[in-house]
Amino acid sequence: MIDFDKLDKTIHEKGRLSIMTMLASRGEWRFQELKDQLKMSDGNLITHLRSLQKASYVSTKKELKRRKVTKYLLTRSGKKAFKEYLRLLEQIVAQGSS
Amino acid sequence: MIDFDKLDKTIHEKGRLSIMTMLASRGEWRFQELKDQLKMSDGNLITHLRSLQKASYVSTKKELKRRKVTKYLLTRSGKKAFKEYLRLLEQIVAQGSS
DNA sequence: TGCATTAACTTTGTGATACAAAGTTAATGC
DNA sequence: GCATTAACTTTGTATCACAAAGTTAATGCA
Repeated sequence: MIDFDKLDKTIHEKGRLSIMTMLASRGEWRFQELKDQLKMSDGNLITHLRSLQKASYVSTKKELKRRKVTKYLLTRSGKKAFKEYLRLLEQIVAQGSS
Repeated sequence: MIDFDKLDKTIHEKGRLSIMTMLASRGEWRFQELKDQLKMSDGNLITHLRSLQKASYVSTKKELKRRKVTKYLLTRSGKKAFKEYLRLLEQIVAQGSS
């Protein structure tokens, strides 16, 4: 039996899962890009980003070009946690379709 | 980009996902079996089962053998919804590990 | 210089829901 | 008849998603 308790709750929420998947598929994303792609409100997006940061899964790079810009990216442990999360998804897929 | 909005919320919750996975892997499970395997409280388990039933994903068979026994199983649309859910998980896994 | 605009927030409120604990019902077996 | 068990229901709490509106600080233009 799969140990569902190991499904990382921080990642498992739909909104954060979508953020993590985006960050995993490409290095850096700006706040606006994430917002546009995911069609989340500012408040919702920043809250999810904050909880991912709190878990040390996501870090930021601030740039001051023309406009203030914040880029978000996965940390090393964020990548690791996501990888482990995917590993469990694979198990679920494998078991579910048996 | 994966459409995360299509991730069925009824299934996506950890507790219910574990129930659905069990039911998908074997036809019928008794309340007690589910409870033992998943280590949920009565109240928690029945609540999740109720919301799965409300979504028409799960149905029951009542038996009156020695003791009152209720068996839970996936409905046709439950199987379909779960399959679709797994399909999306696969996409996430594929995209996430790229 | 000041006003509009934009990015990236923060604050606040609401509603949903996970979850546990304790109580209920109805059947069985001694 | 009394303890036990399965399968619930009820109730309360605490968490959390989410949206809406307000805030701050920087830029660009008139």
